[in-house]
Amino acid sequence: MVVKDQITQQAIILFGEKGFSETSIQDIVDELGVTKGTFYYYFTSKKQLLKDIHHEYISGLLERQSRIIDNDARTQKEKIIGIIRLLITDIADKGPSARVFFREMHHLSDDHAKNIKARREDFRLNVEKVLQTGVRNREFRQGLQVDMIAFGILGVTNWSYNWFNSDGDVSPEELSKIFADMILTGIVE
Amino acid sequence: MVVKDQITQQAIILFGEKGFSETSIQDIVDELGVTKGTFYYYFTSKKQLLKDIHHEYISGLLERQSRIIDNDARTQKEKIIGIIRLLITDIADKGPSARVFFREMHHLSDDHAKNIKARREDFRLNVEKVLQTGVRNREFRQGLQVDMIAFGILGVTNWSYNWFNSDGDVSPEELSKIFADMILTGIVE
Amino acid sequence: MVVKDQITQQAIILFGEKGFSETSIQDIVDELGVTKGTFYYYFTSKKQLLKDIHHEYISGLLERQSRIIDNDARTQKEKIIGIIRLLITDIADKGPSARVFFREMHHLSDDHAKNIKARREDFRLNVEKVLQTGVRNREFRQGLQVDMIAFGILGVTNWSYNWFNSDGDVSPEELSKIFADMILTGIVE
Amino acid sequence: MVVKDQITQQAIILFGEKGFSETSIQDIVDELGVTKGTFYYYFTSKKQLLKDIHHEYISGLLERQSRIIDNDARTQKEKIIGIIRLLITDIADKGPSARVFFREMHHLSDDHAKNIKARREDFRLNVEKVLQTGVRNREFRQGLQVDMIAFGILGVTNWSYNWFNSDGDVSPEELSKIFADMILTGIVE
DNA sequence: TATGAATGAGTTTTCATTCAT
DNA sequence: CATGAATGAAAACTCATTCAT
Repeated sequence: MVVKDQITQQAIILFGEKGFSETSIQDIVDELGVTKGTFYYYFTSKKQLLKDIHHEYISGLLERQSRIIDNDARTQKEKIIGIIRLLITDIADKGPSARVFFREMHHLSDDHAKNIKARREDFRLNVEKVLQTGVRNREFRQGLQVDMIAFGILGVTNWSYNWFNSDGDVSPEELSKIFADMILTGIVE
Repeated sequence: MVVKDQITQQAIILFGEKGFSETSIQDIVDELGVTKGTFYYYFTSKKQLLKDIHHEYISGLLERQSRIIDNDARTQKEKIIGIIRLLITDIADKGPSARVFFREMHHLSDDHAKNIKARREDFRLNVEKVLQTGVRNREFRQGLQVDMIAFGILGVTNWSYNWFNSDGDVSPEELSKIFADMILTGIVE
Repeated sequence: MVVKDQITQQAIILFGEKGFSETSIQDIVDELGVTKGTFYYYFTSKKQLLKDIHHEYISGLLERQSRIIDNDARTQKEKIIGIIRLLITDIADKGPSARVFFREMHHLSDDHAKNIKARREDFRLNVEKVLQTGVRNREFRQGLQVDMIAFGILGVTNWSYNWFNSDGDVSPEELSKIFADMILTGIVE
Repeated sequence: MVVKDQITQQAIILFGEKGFSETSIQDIVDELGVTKGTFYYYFTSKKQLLKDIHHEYISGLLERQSRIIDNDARTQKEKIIGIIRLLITDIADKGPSARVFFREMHHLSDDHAKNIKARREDFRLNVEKVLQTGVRNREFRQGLQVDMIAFGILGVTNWSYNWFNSDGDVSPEELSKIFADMILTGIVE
């Protein structure tokens, strides 16, 4: 069963580097010194492997998101900060996984996509709910269009898979703080 | 010469719908009732077509960005608002082009990518400069990490290619305003 | 277009010799000195080629059958003799085609099979109608179960693809006569 | 040892339904809840399994044929009737086996085919001998070309694996009678 | 007896690209 | 300008078979 995991890990790396379509099964197994047959012993298709990767990723995110949200000791503001940090550190830690997750979604077959899409929406709707609660209890500005703001927040964080390099000048923690500040209090004096 | 444009337009639509790798030259020419030979009369390769599309798109953005930035009558705040509106309306108006531009960049060959990447960075650095100027003249908060904020702003706008549907409840103009408000003044009361 | 025909002819030979599943596209094109790409330029799939072969074969049979049946100068007995000769000579002349037609039918995809099956039934029902008419006008025995007899006659003829060798002692004409005699007048003294 | 039989039975069913090439070892063992390893414990190869099936089938036929033929109380006419009934009821009773036997013979490897073919010929030659004896003792028409007639009789019966459904209007017994009548006395008034 | 992991040789199919006309 | 024919390299996937345990 360890081989299956190795294949998955290698696939994540290669999908992240070259993209899903540009990575062949041969590329993946060559790196591990096994054969294509072995791949198909563990996976029914290349798309199924992609689904597995997405599934794994979104599951992890949802679980950690719920740990943040379900903590009643936190204000809604703190929850938003937590979610921003969750996404940024995830992208920093598991760069390739994140790249696959955010960029290669459209290669999922319709069948597989349904489930994954639904859970990605869950994640977003959870953000929306936190915002909604925050508006109600006057943590956030009245009249906030929470659905669009949720998209905006996720844009800030998710986009970073495109460029963020955790070995650079700015640490994930610092970036999370910068983004949280921007979102919460804006940039004007 | 009109045929070349038709091919480009059709390619944008199909690349946008199905992705670059999933779209074959055959798919493109079938839709136009011409043959693959015709494609290769006008383009040297599939990748070159992609480059052309990217080139066209980023050129348009850069040109319009410079019209916003070079207008000395505007404050830096107004320039940021203008750039946000520029990106959002572009994504709304030319959905497929935008999808290709933001999603299929990594299919550019190294050679082609260099030029496009440089100009994408130019776009970002221009945003950074506006922010920098705004910090200096006290429109924006002191100590703002302008490079990261530029990435953040572009995240908010660019991510919308993933989800924004201009036929929905929110118009591009409204969305631009919502995002500009969030970025400039935040969401807390 | 000549190449397409060559491919079809070669396929018939090889399907006849080795069977459909045992014959690879590679086998077919190797024999002709072209490449697999060429095959897929002319055919959309291996199954489609099989369908084409079946289509061609049954069309030829049906056409010649109708020429026999529509000739009002003939008695029903003569028509039955004609159909027997039609099948036997066909199997003798186009051995491999016949083998493919009679043996490899179950490899047709459901979609393709429908049409072919319907036309094979047409052929059989035409035999049935001749028998029916012959019973009515007292050429054939009263009370004959014409549907079963039609199956019986076709069994006699079709089965010969399994063993008949037109280079042997018995010519197709002779065999047709032997079988017609057996079917029409039996074997008892 | 029961497992080996289960595998054989399941294989017959699947070979009958989908054909030999289209049925994988995996298909067979999946249905029984065992693994491919188990298959190779009992059989040395897929082809050997096919040979076993053919062997079993032809052995049964030959044995029952000899019981019919060796019974000196019967006329040759009665023997022919008996052989027709033998084949038809066999096809009716063991549909899938019969389908495999009559349709998938050409998948036997040369080595295996020799033995099976020889015994199939024995069956046919036995029919020929009955006919020959019948001609000699004037049960059958003088000058009958017994080799061809034997092929014809077997065509009538064997072909029925293609279409005969024992759940239909006509019972195996009835069909046997219809075919025997046709062969013995023909169809003309 | 039976399994589970792995293989390797093969299969069908796709498709960007070339080029003579 | 445009086509139709052909290619070749690579892709995903299949599956009978082996073998250590």
